[in-house]
Amino acid sequence: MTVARAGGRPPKKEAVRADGIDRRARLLAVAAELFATQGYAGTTVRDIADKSGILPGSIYHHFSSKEDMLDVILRDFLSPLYEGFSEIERQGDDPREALSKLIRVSFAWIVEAPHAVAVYQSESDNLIGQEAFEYVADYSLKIEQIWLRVLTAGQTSGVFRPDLDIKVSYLFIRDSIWSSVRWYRPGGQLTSESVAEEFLALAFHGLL
Amino acid sequence: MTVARAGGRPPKKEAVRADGIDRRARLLAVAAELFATQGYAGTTVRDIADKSGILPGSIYHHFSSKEDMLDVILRDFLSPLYEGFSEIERQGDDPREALSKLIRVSFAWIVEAPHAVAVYQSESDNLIGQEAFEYVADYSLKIEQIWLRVLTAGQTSGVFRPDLDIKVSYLFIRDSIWSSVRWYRPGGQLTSESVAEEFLALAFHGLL
Amino acid sequence: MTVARAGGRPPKKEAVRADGIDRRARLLAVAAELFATQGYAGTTVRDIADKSGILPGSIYHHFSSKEDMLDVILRDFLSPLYEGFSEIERQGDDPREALSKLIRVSFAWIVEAPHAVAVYQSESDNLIGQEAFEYVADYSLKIEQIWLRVLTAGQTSGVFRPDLDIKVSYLFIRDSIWSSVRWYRPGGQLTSESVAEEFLALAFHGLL
Amino acid sequence: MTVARAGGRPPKKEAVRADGIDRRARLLAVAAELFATQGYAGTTVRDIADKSGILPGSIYHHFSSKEDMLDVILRDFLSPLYEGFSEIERQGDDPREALSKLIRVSFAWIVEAPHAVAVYQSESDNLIGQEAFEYVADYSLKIEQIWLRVLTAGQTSGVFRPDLDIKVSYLFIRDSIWSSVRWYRPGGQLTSESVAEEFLALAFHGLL
DNA sequence: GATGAATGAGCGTTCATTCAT
DNA sequence: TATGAATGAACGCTCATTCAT
Repeated sequence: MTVARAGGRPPKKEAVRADGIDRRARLLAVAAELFATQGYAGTTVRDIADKSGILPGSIYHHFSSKEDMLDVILRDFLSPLYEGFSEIERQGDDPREALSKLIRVSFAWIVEAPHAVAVYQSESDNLIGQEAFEYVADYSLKIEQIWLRVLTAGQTSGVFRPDLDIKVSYLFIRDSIWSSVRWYRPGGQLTSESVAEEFLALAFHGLL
Repeated sequence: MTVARAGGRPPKKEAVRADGIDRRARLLAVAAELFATQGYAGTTVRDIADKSGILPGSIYHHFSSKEDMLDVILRDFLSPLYEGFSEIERQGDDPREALSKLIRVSFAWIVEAPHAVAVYQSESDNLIGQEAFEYVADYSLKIEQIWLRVLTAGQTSGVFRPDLDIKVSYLFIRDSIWSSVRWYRPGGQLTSESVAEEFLALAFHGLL
Repeated sequence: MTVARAGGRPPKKEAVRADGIDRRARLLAVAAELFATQGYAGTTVRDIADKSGILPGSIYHHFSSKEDMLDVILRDFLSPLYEGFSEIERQGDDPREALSKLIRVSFAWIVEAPHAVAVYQSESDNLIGQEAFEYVADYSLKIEQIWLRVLTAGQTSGVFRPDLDIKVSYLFIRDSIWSSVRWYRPGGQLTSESVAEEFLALAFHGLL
Repeated sequence: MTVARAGGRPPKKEAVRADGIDRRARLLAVAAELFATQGYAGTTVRDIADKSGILPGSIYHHFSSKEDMLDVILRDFLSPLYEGFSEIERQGDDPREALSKLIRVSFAWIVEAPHAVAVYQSESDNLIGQEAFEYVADYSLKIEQIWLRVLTAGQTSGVFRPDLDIKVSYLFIRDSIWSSVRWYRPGGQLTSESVAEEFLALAFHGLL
């Protein structure tokens, strides 16, 4: 792309493919942003095409359907998210450190892929029961199991308070973190890290 | 309705009006449920009509538009919600007690009007910038100010930890609570009160 | 209506019928005005009801349909219009005088029943071919025949110019007159009579 | 269209664009005809689509709304109409000749674009007050001013009778001419020119 | 007579998607 | 790949009309 092509030769296959990948990635980014801000049902294929500078029909050269775009957005988010959480668990830190890592990684994702996070948070409920999106619930469950194992270990080892309902605590913590995608804006006074630390302080020690 | 009508006399105007109010209320309940579960954009007027056993056109005798239904649902929720929070603040309890009350009342609303809560949570972002729904942001702000005053008072009086960012803490707490509408099911093992107590324990004392 | 009714007795049948006739007449007047200004297709039964201070359903106690209202408006206009023209022809004036009378009566109708004139002018074309409105074309034809007889007699007797196409002249004159309902406003500087005289001057002597 | 394409080559972009323009033009022609015969309010988008052999939704690839079609029809008619009248005034003929030209051009338009004329005549009253159609009244006014200037000049120079009210005479003449679109059928015994001459004779010299 | 809720057909319009070019 | 025209289903909504009260 930055290398001059001499003699007006037609673009190489390499370049074409790069363009194609770019176009596809750009379409996904636009779709994710619109799905995140207007909702999936509230976003039209024309919206995506307009914002991408192409015509609606052209989108179907890259994706088989609007639903397909949602599918790719969710897979591209959930797969590395799960892998990241798995990797943390595999590292075998003590529960307090493991939980801190899970939380910090979550906040990192909110900065890294805010639109995907927002789409996941807003739409995953609506997708329950749709065969093509079963994997969303599967990932959610496997992620939940990782967190629950860490929390349980912490309670067993006595580092977390014994009187808390682990499952309920997890749900409160999970929603607290992911919901912050709706109000956290990078570039403001709060860095992603400081939000994570703020949350850790609150979650570990409470208000009192 | 519970009083027997002697002699088979036709229902009085009272009864007719009750029917009308009932129908309207039933339509609102159906709409709220569908908006909550499928999203506002994902719900069609036909969906509401079908589930209510009438024809789509008949809805327009009771509401001027689909948007009007959303409007009524949100107003009917936000107005008493705000009033309830205001009343708590007016009672002048110490900050810890006041916050406990705010939290317990919030969880009570989730049981009382889960669909309205879910609609408020899911749709209020999309409504920003729509003149007809400015009041939603207004109420949200006024509610936020009540919570922030209580939290600030608690920090000033030394009962809440001084190192927390009040605004950020509020946002975490708020989202934690309202998001539970997505997973809490009354009638299960957890009563509404026990969820509130669980949350209070977590929020006040933390995991450690 | 102005006579006090003693003892709270219910209104007599006479009064009731008068009310009924009034209501019907008022509905017709409102309908005619709306049909004239918005067109028949562009006027809703609700428009008529709103402007009459009743509910749409109540109109059907007085008229069997919206079309029925149009029917009554046109009949109430066309029948006396035709009778008036017939009477003029029957008077046996010389053609110039007869034509003057036809023209003056036409302008009188525009003041007397401007809405009916406008409805007749705007809608009669659309009604061609509708069995229920055949009488409109019938009246139009019979009226045309009266005018043509007068014009032909005038040409035969030498008072009207021999080189004019009688039929075409009639159509020009007819449309000129009836169209003035769209711009003539009684109460302004021009009286109905002066418009008629202006037209007579133009039609009889021309611009030159 | 008249040039043979050798070798069965597929149509070039030129042809595609021509198709597009054709389709749009054909839709406009159909819409104008239906608006003229059934009225704008009395014509459905489905009517236009049916008569054009396409589906209702396809119309929206060419026009943004039904109202847009009316807008294009009126603009495409009024703009050249006004330009034609302007050009006549610019030629600086004596008033009698100028008026003759205005009248002859008007009748030519009735043959050239009868549907647009009929739509203009029937609907322009209903459009008053609609911001998007202000230009219709603007054009009408500017056209009226041209005619009034010619008539006034004729009266000043003594060629037109001094006792006529110029404005009223204009309105009678205008409506006479445009209304003929409702009855004049080209291809019959009367040519467009002969109708114009008939009208000129009547308007200039009168019946007597 | 009037009401108000309901009907069922149809309105203008939008949508995701297809496909010849 | 991109285009632009088309599709067919569905959308939110309006309409004339009905009818029990």
